[in-house]
Amino acid sequence: MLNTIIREKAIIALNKIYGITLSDKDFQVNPTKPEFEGDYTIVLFSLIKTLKTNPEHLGNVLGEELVKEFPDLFVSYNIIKGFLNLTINPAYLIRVLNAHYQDPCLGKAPMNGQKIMVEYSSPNTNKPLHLGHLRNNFLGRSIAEILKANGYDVVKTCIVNDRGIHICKSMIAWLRYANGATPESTTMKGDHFVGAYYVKFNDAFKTEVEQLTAGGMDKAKAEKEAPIMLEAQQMLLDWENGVPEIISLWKKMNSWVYSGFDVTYKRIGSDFVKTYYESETYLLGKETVQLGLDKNVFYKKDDGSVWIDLTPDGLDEKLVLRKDGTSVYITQDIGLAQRKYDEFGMDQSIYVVGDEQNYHMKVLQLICQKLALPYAAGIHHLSYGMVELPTGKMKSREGTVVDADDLVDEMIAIAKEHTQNLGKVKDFDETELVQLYEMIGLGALKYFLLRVDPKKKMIFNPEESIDFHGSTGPFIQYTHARIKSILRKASAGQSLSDYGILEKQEKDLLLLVETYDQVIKQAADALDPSTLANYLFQLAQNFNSFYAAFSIVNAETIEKRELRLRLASIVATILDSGMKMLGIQVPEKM
RNA sequence: GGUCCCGUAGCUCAGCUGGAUAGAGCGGCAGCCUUCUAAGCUGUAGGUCAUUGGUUCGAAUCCAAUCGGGAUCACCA
Repeated sequence: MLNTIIREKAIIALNKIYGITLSDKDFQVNPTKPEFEGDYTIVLFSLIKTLKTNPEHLGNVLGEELVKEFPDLFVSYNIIKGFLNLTINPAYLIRVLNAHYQDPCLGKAPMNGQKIMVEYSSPNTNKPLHLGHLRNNFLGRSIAEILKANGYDVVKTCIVNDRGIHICKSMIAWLRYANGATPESTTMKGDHFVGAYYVKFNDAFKTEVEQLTAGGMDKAKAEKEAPIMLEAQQMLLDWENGVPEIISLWKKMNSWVYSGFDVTYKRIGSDFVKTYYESETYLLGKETVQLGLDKNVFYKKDDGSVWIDLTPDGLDEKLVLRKDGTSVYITQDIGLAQRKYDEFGMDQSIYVVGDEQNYHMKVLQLICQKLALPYAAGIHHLSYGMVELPTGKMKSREGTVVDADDLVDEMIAIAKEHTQNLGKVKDFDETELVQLYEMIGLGALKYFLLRVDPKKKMIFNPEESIDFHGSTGPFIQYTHARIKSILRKASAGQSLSDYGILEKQEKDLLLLVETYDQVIKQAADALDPSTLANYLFQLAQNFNSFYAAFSIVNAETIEKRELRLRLASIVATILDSGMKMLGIQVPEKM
């Protein structure tokens, strides 16, 4: 916010001095480097050409004017080379502190009347969730919360891939090998149960292919003609034709998976306003295809298939309807986009989808644009990179997939062990302890996955696991608990008239606190929770340095004590609200 | 082959809408608990920002080429 204010004031000052109206793009305002005196720096180089002067002179004139005209903002300035360093008036920072130290809505923008949909998670019903899904879920949930804080009316949705050959594979394997076993009879979580049969299918398939190739068939042919694969393909046809036994088996196995997902979702904190199922949407989109033909955006080939030519946009020709009139992936997505718009009428729509689908998402956006659909411009792809293991990619066939439930369990177990070793929670009862372990374990996991720029692929090392020190969720949680501990002993609320001279650590903290709303806005604009995650770490780190350097409760004077209590209070508020936007709870004690 | 993304300390990552001597965390080394929670703090070592060229007052940041890694270009989803 100060950054914006400084730009505004500089524009006013320059207009007054030179009679030229500049925009905030004509010059830069940055935080001053620590080795120089000052808090914010105006970079003068870009201005000297238009203003026909030299940096030294410009700096003096501008600095003089700013300090003279806005004494409540600036107390002094200095010029080093082409940099005008401004020192912010502590009174300004104190005013911000006083206005917000008890403000639970700090940093949040008022409702802006815009509705925005965030679609994320998109699980398949043939296997349990894994580490990659966790990144997706945490990103989706977090960006939804960040958008809420920016004043959007957010609708969280999920599209479940509940049909297709992969589900049939689990079904075939269950029919062949289960002897009527169920999740109940085996006391397995439903999604894991079904996932186990998916694995069984692949094992059986592999064996059959080996037998066929041993008999002299070439591999490609064997993979097509393996009996179990033929069965699965037949089952998909039966499913599409609505054969009652198949539909009923499909419903039964999916219900097992959903009850498993429910447990996981509840644990990691997912709440969708609306869940779409592909079995209900896979036939959609044909009307839109007709619209595309009418508008000559699409064209029909002799065999009856429908295409769009995206070569002018640097892409390829893309099929949108098969020659037999059935939908493909993109057709469904076009149809689903229309349905979502019909149902919710949102202004924007964010798809949290892995970067392996960048091309697909680009095609979807282009098609919607060319059809001039009203929601076309509002489609955004929050693209994220894969989570890889030090050994490379996760592969279900090689058993190197990190299971979501296992990982969460493990994180909580580590949190428990760690907490018990520290022995600080003797006054907690059993329920509180369980809550605390979950909070810390999940906090570590969520923070770990959210602190990295979404678009980059990231490496997860299960051996070294996730640390509880340094740039981690527990570090921030701990800082919060520390502050709360102080505030239980002494709370802010006395009068604060003369705060004395601000110590460096105090001022640095205030300057950082002051940028919170800007951070939230940036995170939303860039669809990037990592911006917020890194800010919260920096804030916690700064607070800890301040905490180590000064006493709060036993401050030198009553005024200092009050100031520091308010400072601690506002930092706690930000840590709490910021972490919540990352989907992470923050404890009162730990 | 076309398109897109990535390459910064031993490891994991910030910084990238161009600004001053490139920052954190982990790990290493050396310190700090009779005072508000040591899941913390302080100090220290560690870099040819993949390479080369260009743009300019100034490049980790922008442009081009090259080298490395990845994704994608299905009448699969």
